Amino acid sequence: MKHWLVKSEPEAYSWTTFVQEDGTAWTGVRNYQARNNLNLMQPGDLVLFYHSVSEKAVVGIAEVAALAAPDATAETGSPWVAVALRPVQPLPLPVSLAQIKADARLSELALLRQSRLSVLPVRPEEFDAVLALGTK
DNA sequence: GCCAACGTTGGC
DNA sequence: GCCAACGTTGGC
Repeated sequence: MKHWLVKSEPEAYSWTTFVQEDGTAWTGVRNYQARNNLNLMQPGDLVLFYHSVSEKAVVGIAEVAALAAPDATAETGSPWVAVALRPVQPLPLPVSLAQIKADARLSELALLRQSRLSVLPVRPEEFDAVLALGTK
């Protein structure tokens, strides 16, 4: 199983909305590297849900519910894809970017290296470290 | 509000 | 094909 992190500005689409809707198609990704990551996702992969900009914290865990398929919000024939995500559980404690930066286990987290990429891979041990911080 | 990073666009 | 200009993202 692979692990991932997706970002969303909470003002645009929040974890709360995601839970209320019981999941969503993760549409709107318009970056090739992010798209390549979407294409690598398998149903059951676990995904950290990160609130960028105003909150800057991992707030919950989602899972991939369906393989990448053409993004319905993009033009027909475009290369853009979306996966279906559904909520698994909120983190009891949001894990802030500051905490992530302060943790030696997370020093190589892709989020820190490529802060602008919206769909990022996460190593299993990194996923576990974030989970530990969020449930302590 | 500013700025660094970085992707895209368009002129040459 | 190169690169300057420009737009967007996201942290500070």
